[in-house]
Amino acid sequence: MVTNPQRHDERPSGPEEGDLQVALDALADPVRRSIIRQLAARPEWSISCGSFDLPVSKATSSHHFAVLREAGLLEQREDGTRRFNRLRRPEFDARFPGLLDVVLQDG
Amino acid sequence: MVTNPQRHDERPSGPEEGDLQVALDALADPVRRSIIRQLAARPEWSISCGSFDLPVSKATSSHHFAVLREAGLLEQREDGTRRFNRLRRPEFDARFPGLLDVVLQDG
DNA sequence: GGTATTGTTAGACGTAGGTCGAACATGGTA
DNA sequence: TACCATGTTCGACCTACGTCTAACAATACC
Repeated sequence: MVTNPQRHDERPSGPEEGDLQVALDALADPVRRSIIRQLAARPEWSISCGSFDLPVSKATSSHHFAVLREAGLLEQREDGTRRFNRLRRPEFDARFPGLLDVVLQDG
Repeated sequence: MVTNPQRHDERPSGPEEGDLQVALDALADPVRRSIIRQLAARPEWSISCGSFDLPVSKATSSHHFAVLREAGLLEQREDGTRRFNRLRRPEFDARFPGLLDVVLQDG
């Protein structure tokens, strides 16, 4: 793994600002790929973080959501105590054509 | 990173036997991506391991070549004390379409 | 106010893996 | 034979990061 020299904003930064290292690191984890696949299988903004089927604690989940956010793969919207999610598919595809497809087709 | 449940042969196994986890782990390292890019920029079987421009020791290089081999990205052929290399591009593209292109276009 | 739900943060822990030097193996060459 | 070039393997070290529990924050609901 690699120390990433790029800054990681809290705000969802566009994938156009993310680099390949960050993207690959994000996609190299099976839990995060599971999140992405569950996200792609449902309408946008339809799933809150807690309603994903994941084999880890909610603290670990929160960590993975943050990594996906910072890689430009995920956008979150707050609604009360919940955060609803959207896969930033077109933005990510524009930056790394074909990369997300590989992950989604493999699932 | 993830403990890979798949067996890793010494002989170059076809990418069709490799899984996505192994492929992404292999591509997530910058030294290995550098190897892949240098390989793609020259004719097949034209570069021996020692003639790559890499910022690591030869022991570390040997490790990275093994990882690429086991991920189905690299094929090696012995000639005397040297090992000449070939990027298994068509095989890997057939297994994971678009994945290698992302890495090569980014460089 | 009090409680429940949802998610983040802090701190600690364990492990996978990237790194190195040194030793070793093998084949070419003087 | 001796020597050199090329790669691998071994053992050790170190760091990044995935993981957890516990505590905290914020909102919803009674």
